[in-house]
Amino acid sequence: MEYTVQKLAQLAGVSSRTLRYYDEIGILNPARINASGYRIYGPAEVDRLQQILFYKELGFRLEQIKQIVTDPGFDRTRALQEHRQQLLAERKRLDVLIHNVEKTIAFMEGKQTMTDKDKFEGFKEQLIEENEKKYGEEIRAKYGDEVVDRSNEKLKNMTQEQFEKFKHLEKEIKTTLAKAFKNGDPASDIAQRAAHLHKQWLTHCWDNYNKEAHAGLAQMYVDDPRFTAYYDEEQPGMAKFLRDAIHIYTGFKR
Amino acid sequence: MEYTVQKLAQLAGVSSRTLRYYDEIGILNPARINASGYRIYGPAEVDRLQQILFYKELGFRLEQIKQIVTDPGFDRTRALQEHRQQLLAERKRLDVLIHNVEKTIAFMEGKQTMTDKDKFEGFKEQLIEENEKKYGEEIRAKYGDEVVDRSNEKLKNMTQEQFEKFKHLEKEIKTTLAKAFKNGDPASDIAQRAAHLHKQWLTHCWDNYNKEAHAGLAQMYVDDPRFTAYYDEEQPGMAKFLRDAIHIYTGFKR
DNA sequence: CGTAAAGCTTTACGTAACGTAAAGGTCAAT
DNA sequence: ATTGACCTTTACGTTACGTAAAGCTTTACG
Repeated sequence: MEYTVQKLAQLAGVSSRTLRYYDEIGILNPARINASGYRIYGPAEVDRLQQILFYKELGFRLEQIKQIVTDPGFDRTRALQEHRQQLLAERKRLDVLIHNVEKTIAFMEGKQTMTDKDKFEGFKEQLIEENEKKYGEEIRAKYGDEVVDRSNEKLKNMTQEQFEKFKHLEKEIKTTLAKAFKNGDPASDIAQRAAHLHKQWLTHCWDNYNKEAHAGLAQMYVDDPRFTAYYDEEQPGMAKFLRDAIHIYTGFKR
Repeated sequence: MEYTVQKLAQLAGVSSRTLRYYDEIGILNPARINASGYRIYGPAEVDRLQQILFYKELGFRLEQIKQIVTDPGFDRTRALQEHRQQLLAERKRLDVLIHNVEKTIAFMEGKQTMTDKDKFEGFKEQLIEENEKKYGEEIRAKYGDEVVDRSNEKLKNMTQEQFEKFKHLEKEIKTTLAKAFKNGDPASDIAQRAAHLHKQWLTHCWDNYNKEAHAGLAQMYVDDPRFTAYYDEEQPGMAKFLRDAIHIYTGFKR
């Protein structure tokens, strides 16, 4: 059986360019060249191509394969052993690369969480600063420096998780309060739940919670316009409503 | 601090060609070009080169590195992750290659031992054939077909190890016999040891050894010129000497 | 039988990241 | 002024083909 380039290429699953290249580098010459200059391959060439492709699949370079398939006295087993060593060395190199890449990734992620932490610390400090600016004077006058400093200290020592819960509580209080405000009853279940949430929120700031102080704080929300503004932001009257709810919740009235 | 190509190259441990190439592909352009057309690098370029080399050591291609170092908004962590995936894929490919190479080696070594086995079988058959040609007629006449066929059968069934021991014994008999022949006494210890070795050798051919047959065989070594030739090869008179030794060893005389 | 499509040829550029020349200008020192 | 070290640009070689161009041959079809 005889084949032209294309036929042999299809038979072996390679491109015709590949066969011409193999002819060029002398690893697989056609059996003969016909009158029109076409390359004609015979069964011996098919066999040799099979061998070439076999060694190529094992990752050999063509120059090596050339020696293997042209010199019948070539020590194939030794070539395979050496090739194996090369592959092992290459894999070792890859392992080192992978290890280093992973170390770098870990390092960068470390940096990332570090900056995240920094950001988080920044948030807390910013919050404290804002609080001081907005309510500091009034609050310090009312509760004394120690209480306020302790509260700020507690905030600073919060973990990210605690801090997030804290901020989440703030939101929950506002939404719950808004819902409760609609039916207008500070003694309703939902208003009382808002008061309860507010208590939980407070424990994030206060070392020791007591109902009296809670009720006092609620009163201040109404007395001090800055606090009133915070709760009345969405709906006017909310600060008063919260105070009433908390007074019912605590059983104290001042 | 400013550097020319060579200086920066030495500083960073790369070749000046590399720096020119990096300039060419736009990954690291010099800070300025002086009046003579020399590339002049500044500290910023040193930093960038460090970065380039860092990513190069992780196995990145220059095109990738170019993006990483030129675009400050580039997601390095993602690039590293993707790079890691590529490296892992490459290692997997290598693992397959290594596995296939090892399978091929095992297969070839299997073939090798197979051909070794074939060779070995060939040796045995050759030996039997030679024996038949040299001594067949005489022996079959004397001992009968059955005995000879059984002997050949026994030889064919030998393992390689047994066969090698068998051939080794042949040599040992000859050398021991040669030594014994020097002092000329077939009753001497060493001559008797030769006779004993000969008995062992015989048991490789005979199903059941007996002293009478052994003595008879010894006599034949002298009677038949072909056997005589084998033992007299080194020293004339050796066949007779062996016969005498065996006759003493067995206590039989025919 | 003419023509178009398919197949063949050679030549040659592109790939990745430089190494290695060659030919020629510049700088510092002798 | 010369020499040697250093600089420049240009360009080829490396691997195993892919891709394209320009041109010839074979095959198929109307």
